Order: sequence, then C-alpha cells, then structure tokens
Amino acid sequence: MSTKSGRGGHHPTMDQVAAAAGVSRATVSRVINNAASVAPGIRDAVQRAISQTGYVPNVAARSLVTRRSNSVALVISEPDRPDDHSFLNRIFTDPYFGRVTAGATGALRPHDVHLVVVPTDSADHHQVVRYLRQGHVDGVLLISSSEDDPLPAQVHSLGIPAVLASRPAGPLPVSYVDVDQRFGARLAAAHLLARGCRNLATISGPLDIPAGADRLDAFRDAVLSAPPGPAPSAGSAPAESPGSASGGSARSAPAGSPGSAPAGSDVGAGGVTIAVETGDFTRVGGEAAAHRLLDRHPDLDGLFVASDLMAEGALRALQDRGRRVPDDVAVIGFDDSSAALECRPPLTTVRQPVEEMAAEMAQLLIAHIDTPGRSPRSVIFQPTLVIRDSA
Amino acid sequence: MSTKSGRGGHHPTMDQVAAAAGVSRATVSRVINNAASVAPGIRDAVQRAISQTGYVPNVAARSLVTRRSNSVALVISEPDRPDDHSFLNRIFTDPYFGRVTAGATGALRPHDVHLVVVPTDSADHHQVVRYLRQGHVDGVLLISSSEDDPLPAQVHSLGIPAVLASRPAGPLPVSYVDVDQRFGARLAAAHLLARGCRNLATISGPLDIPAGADRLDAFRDAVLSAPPGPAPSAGSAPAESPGSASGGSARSAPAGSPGSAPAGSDVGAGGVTIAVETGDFTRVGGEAAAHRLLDRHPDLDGLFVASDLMAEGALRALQDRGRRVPDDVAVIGFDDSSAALECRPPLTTVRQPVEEMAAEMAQLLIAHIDTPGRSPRSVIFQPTLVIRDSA
DNA sequence: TTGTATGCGTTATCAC
DNA sequence: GTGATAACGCATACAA
Repeated sequence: MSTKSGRGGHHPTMDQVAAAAGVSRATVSRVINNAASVAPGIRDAVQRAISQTGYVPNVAARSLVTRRSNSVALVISEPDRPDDHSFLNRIFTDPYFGRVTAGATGALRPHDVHLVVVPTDSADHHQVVRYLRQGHVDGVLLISSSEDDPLPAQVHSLGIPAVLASRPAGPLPVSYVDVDQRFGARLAAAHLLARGCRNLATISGPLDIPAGADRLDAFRDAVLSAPPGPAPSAGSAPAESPGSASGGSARSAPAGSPGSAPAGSDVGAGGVTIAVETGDFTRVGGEAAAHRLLDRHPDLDGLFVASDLMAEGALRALQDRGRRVPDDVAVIGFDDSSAALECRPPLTTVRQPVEEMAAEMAQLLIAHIDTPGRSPRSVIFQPTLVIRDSA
Repeated sequence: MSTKSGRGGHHPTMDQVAAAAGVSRATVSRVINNAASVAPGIRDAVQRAISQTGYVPNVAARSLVTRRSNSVALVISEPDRPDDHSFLNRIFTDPYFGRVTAGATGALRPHDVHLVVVPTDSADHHQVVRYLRQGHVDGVLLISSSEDDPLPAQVHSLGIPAVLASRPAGPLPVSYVDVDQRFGARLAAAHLLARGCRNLATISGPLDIPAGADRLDAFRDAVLSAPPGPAPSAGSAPAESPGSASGGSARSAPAGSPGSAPAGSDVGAGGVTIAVETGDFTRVGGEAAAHRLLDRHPDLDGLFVASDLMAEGALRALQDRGRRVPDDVAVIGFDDSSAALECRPPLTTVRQPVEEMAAEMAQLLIAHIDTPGRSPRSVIFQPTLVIRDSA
C-alpha cells in the first residue's frame, strides 16, 4: 500500500512528520483528526509526509489526553459448569457468541472503535474487573449467563458505560437488549398445538436466567391456557405416563414466577399434557434432557427446546430411541443459529435476530459513551418462527 | 472487597494517593511496581491509601512511558469461505480456538498480561494491522489458516513480536509452535493398517496449509509404503471401485510436495488402496466429503479424517449410508477436541495437546517481547493416538 | 530509603 | 489558518 521506509519497529513521532511536512505538530494533529480549517495545500503535504514516514499515532499518548481508548470490550461471562472441562469450550462451541461478535463488530466499525473479546468465568472476574478499571476500554458489552453472576452489578458500580445482552436477573439500572422471550415461547406453543400435538414437553435452559425461566414459563402458560385445538388424529385420550415423578394436577403457572418445579408435568385444557426438563444450553445437555423426558413420557409427541444446540442433542436422542421427527414427535428449537441448519431434519425454530441485536447493543453503548449521563433503556426484538422440517 | 469511596467514574490520580499517604508520587509508584527499597512502614501506609482512594493506575499514562501495554493479541485469521455465512461462525463453532484461548490465557496470567481475542477475515485485515501498529498490544499470537493469507508476513514486517500457531506456509523467519503433523498421520495409518483395513480413504483439510497438506501427504506415504500387514479377514482381493475418477497407478507421493492430485486414489503394497477427498475443517464439509468418498468407493473400510469436527460429519454420512462404525468402516479423527467425545461412537483420534501448545506460544511470545533481538525458533509437539470406539 | 525533576507523544487552549 | 505551549498520569535517573 503506502511506501514504507525504515525497518519495522521504529515508529516516527508526530514531530518528525511535522518536520517532514514543514509545518507544526499542531497542524499535523489537525489533519489527522481532520479538524476544520486546514489549508488544502498544507493538508496534502502533511498526508504525504505521513505516508512517507509511515507514521501511526501512538494510542497511549492519545488516550492519555482524550481519555478515550476507542475500543470496547465484549465480555462473555460464563459460570464454570461441573461437567464442562472449560467454559471456553462452551463459548467456542456455541454459534451464538460468534453472531454477537459479528453484529457488534459491524456496528462498531463505522465509529472506528475496536471490539475486544474477553471471555471470563468466575475464577478470573478479578482480572476482568481490573482490566476494565484500568481504562483499557471505553465501555463494555456484557453477556452474562447466570443469575448469581456479580459481574453486571460490578460493572455498573464501576461507572463504566455498559449494555447487557439480556434483561438483568436482578434490578439494575442499566441498558440492555433482549428478545421477547415469552413471545417466542408462545410462537412455539401455538405451532405445536396447531399441529395437533397433545403430549408436549420442553427442555428449558438454566432456570436462573431469564432466557431459561421466561421461555419455560411462557411456553407452559401458552399451552395450558390454550383453547382445545383440532382433535388429535389418533383419538385416544392422553394419559399421564406411568413413570412420571410429578402429580398431574392441573395448574397454570403464574407469570413472572420462575423457580416453580423445574421438572414435572401439568395437564391443561383439552387434556394437553406438558413435561419439563432442564438443560444447560449445550448439545449434550439437550441430549441428556431428552432421554430423561423419553424415559418419563414415552408418548411424547411435541417438543420445544430452548436452544438450537440443545435441540440438536435432543434430535440425536430421539433418533436413538427410534422416534421419527416430525412424524412421531415434532421438535422446535430456539435461536435459528447455524446449528438449526445442520440438524437432521433441518430444525423449525424461533428465530432470534442476534446480529441485529448485537448491533443495537453497540449503538446503545456508543450513545452511552458519548453522552455520559444518558438514562438506561431497553430494546426488545420480536422473534419469528422459522418453519423447516422438524415441526 | 476494598473500601470504595466516591462515586464510580472518578479515578483518583497517583498524586492524590501520595498526598493521602503523606509521601511523594515516586514512592507510590515504587510500591505499585514493587520496586526494591521501600520502607515497610511507608509501604503499608501507601497500600492503605491506595485501597482507601480506590486508586487504579492509568494504563495510558503508564504505557506511554513504559512503551508496554501488558496485553497481547490472539489474532484468528480466517479466510471467508464461500458457503460460510460468516467466518466468525466457524471460529465460534470449532472447539480448537477455545482450547488455544484457554492455553494462552493460563500461561499469560502469571505474567500479568491480558489476552485480547481478535478475529478477522481478509476483509478487515487493514483494521487489524492498524490495531497492531497503534501499539495496543505488545505482541501477537497468530492463527492463520490459509496459505495466501498476507497477515503473517505483514505482522512480521511490522516488526512486532509474533508467534505463529503452525509452520508458516512460506519461508518466514518467525517463531512458531506446531504439532508433528506427519507423525500424527502415520499414527493413524498404522492403526488402520494394523486393524486390517485395506480400502482406505482420507478426508484432508484445505491443501493450501500445512495442517492440510502434511497430514494427507504423510498418511498417503505411510499407507503406500507399509509392508503388507495381517491378512484381511474376508479374503477377497481389494479392487479399485467402479466409479473411481482417477487412475489406479501405484505411486508414492514424494514427501514435501503438496499440491499433488487432491482427489484420487492410489494403490500400494499389499494391494492397499487409498482414496482422497478434501474438506474445509468444518462438520458439514466433512459430511459432504464422506458422501463423495462413499459414492466413489462403496467398499471403504478405513477412514482417516484430518479433524474431529470433520470426522463428526463423516460419521453422520456413514450412518446415513448404513455403514456401521467401526465394524464396516473404522474412523480416526485428528485433534482430540471435545467433538471427539460427542461423536457416536466416541472417536479414536490423534491427540494434539493444543492447550499446552498455546501455552508454549505464549511463553515464546513473552520471551520475544522481553528480548527484542531474540532469534526465532520453533517448538514441535508429538501427537499421540487416543483409542476409543471408532477404530 | 525517599524526594525532585524530566520526558513519554498527543490533544487542546490559547495567541498570532 | 497556523504555531507555541500547557496539561494528561506515570516511571525513572538523579540528587539528597
């Protein structure tokens, strides 16, 4: 590209550029930050001097005075799960994080700010907090997947601009972007019901985070309160399966009250039953949950899984058990990640516009950085149902 | 933790700490960088003042004078592949990168240097180069997966300390860490041969990178030059399959000459045949390659796949085609990533100690940073065969 | 052992 | 429109 002179490693200073262009340091600074009032001729001369010398601004010196680093962190905070050898394994195995990175990067580029990916688990929270306090970044996009994760609160109390990737578990006056979790679950319930499924089940995410609890809660609500749909094709009345560990008492879970019995089953209007198992948003977790579900409810005919990755695992379990999808059991995932397309059959799923959401997060963060006092706000995206072959 | 006073956002300066402790700025600086010769009493007083004020060093100011940022970049450079919606999807879908991150992070922690993950494709090389030139980091760990990736050379010419994650495609005087690719492939070949497989095949990685070409080359060499092993159980002589597109001329590929016919088949000593297909290190790529292989060679009985992820795809293809593993065809992967354990059956694979390798990369990088003139060196790890159920 | 003084490379506030 | 000049917050050589 540009003419490069001198061996690598010798960074010229602004003064040298100024000297080469026959102007003052201040002028060089002006053309670099293209401030107004720069004589066209001078500007060119400086530009020339810049590329001749291979000058690059020293970020340290610059941010010392501007108090800006022009980069933001994407902090991915994962709790160490027992059977996970490393939290990094989950992060680099779930397409979700790549989508967030892509969306954020794209939105940040026009603003000339860099995205720094910082994965962390509870073990090195301290490291991360230090990193943030040291002023390496101007703000942080935070993905936290556990209710008892202290990081969101810590970041907030640090006073550093931040935007969360989902509704905070506790009350925290901070901006966040989320998808309408409950609406997504309702989409899935309606589709399964309309299909004629009557023995429903769901594999939820961890119940200590909104994405886990809300999807479960709303799915249960939607199913149990639904008016009787089209008659089941094979007319036998659904009966509670033998091995069920939970009572079959009909009750509609009160909205907004997660923490209700994680595993169990309810029966609602039209004799529709619904069984619940909890997963951890991993493929193997989904597979295991599906097996438990099939043990308890062999007559399962409709399954809503709270993430595509878990759905992929569930599909494998179903196949192992000799169930055909969607004929024997219809399956709906959540996310519409690349995993959905790799499923066999391709997964019908609730689409979350993750890239757009991440881009919005970035915009919000930029706004917070530029306007320190700005009051927090939340942006909620509506999910859509993407119908493929699994349901 | 520490007593926090004042609202977040107001960072105290070193002078304020000095004042609070009744000492000079220099002394505060000394205890922070725990330089020698600090009176125990004074030291305590300063420590107290530090935590009372909630002081945190300003990295910009610090690195302006030390010319060190205390952080290094892990640059993951992926070419945009045609059918890949985003290169980030591959990065956040392949366990390999998580392992590298884990290994590097662990080795860097004792040195108090942060790891900044910077994914990039050819589209924003310029961004990354700018980031590096600006001095955001003291050095870079570089994972580059394409021969025509200009990044390694660029980084080198920038004069910034760097360590590559594999042997550079071209001649480049730079340090790198790698696994003995050829030895790994030989391990796989020996195991397959010893098992009695005679109609071999391999799914290689992209041939324009060492990890792709070397594994293929060495596997082919090992197979074709092997002495006749134990007699095949079912005694019919192996014959070139009907649909084969390539001539069956027996030839042994000269070592070190990649770029030889990517797809085709050879027959070596003992009538052993070997077919080749090329994948792209993704699961779907492996699946497609396996299907092509099965189309051409229905009598396949031994398969070496150059990555666990591709092997996972291959297993799916085999299952779809009604082949039992390992009874009908034995499969060996490469990496021993988490994917190997998620395979059905669990994958026999060539283990690459990625975490250790990444840690070594970090050590080398630190050394290069601390000793500017240090001559480049390479560290090669020996892979091992992990025998599970697929072969 | 501790304090003083200088410089790191920019940006920004002034005069000109 | 352009050029001096003063911070920015810290580390360090040197003096005490």
